[in-house]
Amino acid sequence: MPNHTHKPAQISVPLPPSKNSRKEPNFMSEKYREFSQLNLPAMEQEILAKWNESQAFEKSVSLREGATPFVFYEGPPSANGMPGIHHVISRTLKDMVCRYKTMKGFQVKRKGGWDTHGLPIELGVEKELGITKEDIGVKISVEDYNKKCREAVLRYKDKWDDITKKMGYWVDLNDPYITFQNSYIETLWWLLQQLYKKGLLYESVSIQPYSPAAGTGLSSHELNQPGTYKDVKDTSCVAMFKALKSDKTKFLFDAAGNDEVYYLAWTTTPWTLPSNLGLTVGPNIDYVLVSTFNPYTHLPVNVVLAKALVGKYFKADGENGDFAGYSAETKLLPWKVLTEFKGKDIEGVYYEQLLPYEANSKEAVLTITPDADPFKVIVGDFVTTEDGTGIVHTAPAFGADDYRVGKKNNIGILTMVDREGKFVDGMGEFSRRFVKNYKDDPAYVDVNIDISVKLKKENRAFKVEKYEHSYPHCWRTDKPILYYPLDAWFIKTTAIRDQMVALNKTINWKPKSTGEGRFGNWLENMVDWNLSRSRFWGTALPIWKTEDGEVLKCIGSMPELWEEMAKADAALGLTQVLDFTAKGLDLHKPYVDAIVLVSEDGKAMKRVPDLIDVWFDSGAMPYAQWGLDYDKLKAGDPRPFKAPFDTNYPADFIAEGVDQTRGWFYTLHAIASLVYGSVAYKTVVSNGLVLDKNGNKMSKRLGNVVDPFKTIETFGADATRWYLITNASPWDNLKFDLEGIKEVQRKFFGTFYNTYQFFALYSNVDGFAFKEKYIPVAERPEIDRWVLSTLNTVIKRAGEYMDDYEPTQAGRVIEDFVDEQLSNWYVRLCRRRFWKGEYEHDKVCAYQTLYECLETIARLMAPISPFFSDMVFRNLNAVSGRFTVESVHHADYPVFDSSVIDTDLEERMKMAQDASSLVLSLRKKVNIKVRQPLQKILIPALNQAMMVQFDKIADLVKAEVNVKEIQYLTEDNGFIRKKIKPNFVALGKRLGPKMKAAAALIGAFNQDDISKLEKEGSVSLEIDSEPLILQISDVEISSEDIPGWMVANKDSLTVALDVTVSPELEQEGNARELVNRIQKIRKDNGYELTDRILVKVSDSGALKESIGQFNAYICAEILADSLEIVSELPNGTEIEVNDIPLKVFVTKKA
RNA sequence: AGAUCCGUAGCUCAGCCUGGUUAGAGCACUACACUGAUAAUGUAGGGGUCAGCAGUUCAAAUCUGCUCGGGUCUACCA
Repeated sequence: MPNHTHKPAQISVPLPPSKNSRKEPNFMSEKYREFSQLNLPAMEQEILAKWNESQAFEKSVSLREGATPFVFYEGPPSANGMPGIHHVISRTLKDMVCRYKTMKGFQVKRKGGWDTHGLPIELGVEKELGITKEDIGVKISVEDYNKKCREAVLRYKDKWDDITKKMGYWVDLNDPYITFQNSYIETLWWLLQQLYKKGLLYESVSIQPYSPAAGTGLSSHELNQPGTYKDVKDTSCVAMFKALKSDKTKFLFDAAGNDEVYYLAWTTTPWTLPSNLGLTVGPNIDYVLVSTFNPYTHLPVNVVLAKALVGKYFKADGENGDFAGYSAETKLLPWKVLTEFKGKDIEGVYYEQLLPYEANSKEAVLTITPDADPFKVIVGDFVTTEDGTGIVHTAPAFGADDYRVGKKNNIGILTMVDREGKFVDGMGEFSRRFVKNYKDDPAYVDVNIDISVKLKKENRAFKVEKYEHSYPHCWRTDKPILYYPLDAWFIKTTAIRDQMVALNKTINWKPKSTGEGRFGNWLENMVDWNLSRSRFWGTALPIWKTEDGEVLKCIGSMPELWEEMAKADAALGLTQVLDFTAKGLDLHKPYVDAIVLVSEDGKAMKRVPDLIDVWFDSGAMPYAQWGLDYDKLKAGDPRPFKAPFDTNYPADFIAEGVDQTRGWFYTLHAIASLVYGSVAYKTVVSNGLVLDKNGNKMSKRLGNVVDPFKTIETFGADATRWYLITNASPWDNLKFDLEGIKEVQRKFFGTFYNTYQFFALYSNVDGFAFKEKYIPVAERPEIDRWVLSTLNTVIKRAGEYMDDYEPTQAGRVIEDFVDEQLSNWYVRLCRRRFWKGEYEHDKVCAYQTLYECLETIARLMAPISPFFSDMVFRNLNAVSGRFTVESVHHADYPVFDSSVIDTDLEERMKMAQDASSLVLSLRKKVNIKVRQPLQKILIPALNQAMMVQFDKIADLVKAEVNVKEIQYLTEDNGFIRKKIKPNFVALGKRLGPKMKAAAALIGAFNQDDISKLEKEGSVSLEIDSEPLILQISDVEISSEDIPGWMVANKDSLTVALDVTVSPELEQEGNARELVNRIQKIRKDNGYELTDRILVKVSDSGALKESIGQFNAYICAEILADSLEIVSELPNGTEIEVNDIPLKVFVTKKA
């Protein structure tokens, strides 16, 4: 966050330890709360109630009043559908970042919002009413229809509010922005007016997907409904366009011996051929003129096509074949290349129209586009040599590329097909025939075949075949769509493409590749934004036009509209309703359509009927969520939005799914760039999809959707959130598996819970409330210093990861600490410290250390799992009162203390862990249980430093693995045998190709060579008669196995274990075993931890000595006041100690 | 078709940026152990041609290219 070089508000530093004068907050309690079991969902309910009571969310914002804002924008969901699990992941991300930044001292306001316009809502209403688009305004009035839509948009708002609450998403839903509100729409109008004034809003014909069967244009959204693209077989045709001779084409005719020359062009839609007006070639593509025969008419022909595609039409064997002997029966077509040239060489040359009729004559073209210059060869960059012939048949009306290149080259436009999908009159035998079977006519004859046959007969087809490709179909009628020219309003985004690209480079994308790749490429290839939608429920385009289309007005606010209406009333003698809002009307259809304005010269103006793309709604939320400020507007403020806007723009952070890359991320970026030349957001996290556990997309159809309510009710929001965050990076697709949540619940929350329970249990016994002075870390035992060092390393790393928007890494660091370090090492090793001995220095150290770990972990994990962390924090703080704030979410994020981090200590503890694990594995191999003490282990000490390090943790290891002593093997005592291995990283860089020889040489070192190297620090060798000075750092030295010992090793650490059990050791083992049995009896009898007992044991020869010798030890362990051996014990419990049967009798001391 | 992400143990993922010689965790499975955190824990074991092919290199899970498979977005373009 380079932009935040400020001082965060410090409001929640721990209080100075114990002062009697301190006033205790009302949440204080005597004892740490203990639980009977871990029930996350129930616990969350409880915390939710607390949050609710104390307005915890509101407080988390108000407590940071005056701090630097961290600006977050909520992408508005549509409450028209049920929330799904994929919403939970992006909202977890959003919530986590906002909570984290709050804990970091920023003030993070989160205004919620609802997306309320658009096709999905309309389609839902249509379905509900059982009508289609055509019925609107006929069977139901537009007014009633829109009323229905308005009711439908917030249909599932309750469900959304519910999931928001239950998942712990803190967002302000009391005052959300709603896109259908007048003030919201008004702001959009103002923005559109800005664009209009800049000349960036224009009307034009565009080629759009159109469904003749349904008689309507289709939005890209509709085109992306599942199943719209189908593989179909269409008749494709390579047509022959006859070249006309001119100065520029003379070389072709010369090469062809003045015979006819044809340009070959391929199409999968022969019905577009009558609308052909040009042929597009690639300027730098190589073309050839080939002499051959027409395979249908067998007439000799000369054809032009891309050189790269010759092989597609001609067999290599036929090159320079037998022209003279060619007949209709000849299978192999002879051919030869006459000449070769570039596409640009024939730019602008004319050809003969392929299928001339009355309706598509040149005169007809000139009537539509008076100065058009059709039937010529033009160049275009989009031409490839992957399909077809490298020459593109260009019918501007039926393809977006065609339209663009056609317009640029002024070849006119012909639309020989009407909106029902049939040929217009004046098309000879094809007039009024449907270009595809739109009417389910069983007698339908494919007009594409007829056109192809006609071309074949006329020597104008070179190849006709079925071609399989995927083609879009209307999702409603299942009929193929066609691309058709329709009027539409556009935003000229292409005018500021460079700026948008440059601004994008300043945005921090997570992951980076989405910003550079998917989004970056999209910007590079951007086309103008088609705003028009011919629907009913949406933001109306605020443009009024005179009947003749000469004068236009773009309205930018409600006051402006009232003013213009008043003018019109005066000029035209109307009585329009001026104040909509007072009369309960709104800025939707049909009301806005009824408004008449007036031009300067007194002509009536009506609104153009278009609505705008809903994506404009959401992209404009940075401005429209606040609405227009009329005072600022009057004063001509370039940013006339209500107050919080100034400190809330642009956003520091937004997050949504990758599917929004070309959606919300784009429209936010486009509008900010267009209107203010600014970014709308500084950091954007695009999370991946949530798939089912098999990697399939979740869909209602497949029935594999995960119900977020059920998930949270069953496993808890925290476990779900933790799983979502730590399982995979947010931008990777997530294979959602409930088993994964269970694992998180057990492994992470279960472990943390156990650790807390352990702490609470003993603290409550000892009355630890952190009232003692904070013991300086340096004065605590090694293991305490170690766990605090590790904790601070974790704080450091977790914070860095969070700052870098890498929550997965942060979560894993925390998880690993809780499980591996805190629970399975610190607590395990320190258990005795909590229940043995008096309440003095060492015990207080242990309590303070464990307390600090728990409290810190709670704060570290709070952004990810807000409930459990708050529960732990509150329970700890209730007794200690270290924080004045009541919730973890009002506390500060932990800050690491580098003075506590001791890397040497962490390293040697790692060594202790490894050594213990090795010894335990050795014990396992020879089947000697840990309770049986063993005499010693041997550690080969490779050098003095290692010995010093190990010595400091020797006691820990001894206790952990139950051995009496550790002995080091050094060169001095002659036991150690070392082995040597080259350090490939260091040596490889220096030696390169000689590495292999060096490895062989080093491998051949004997003990003397190794000790010489160690003693002198380097030795000189010779490789390929070149000298090499081998440094000690160029090799890795470890110890070899020790003959006659049980040995295990890991990396450079080797451990040997003395497995002889002497009689003394065996007795001690027996004593320990007895302790274990009696402890079990204590527990079975249900004694309290602190109960004292009396023990009698039946006389057993085998154990007598052991009991005698270790009597004091045993009594201390089992809290017994006496341990007696008696000869008769009729009521005793029968037990076995290492296969020795005996009876014991345990009673509680009164 | 283009862009992009992904492919490592039965499953979920590290490691890849910055190449280095036994490829790691966790879950699951099996066996054993531990036992005043106990519906917890430890140890061990099996299980991998690191999707495939080719290249660069002394050395490739790691870098490059291609192929295959999966996801998403964009497009459907003759």
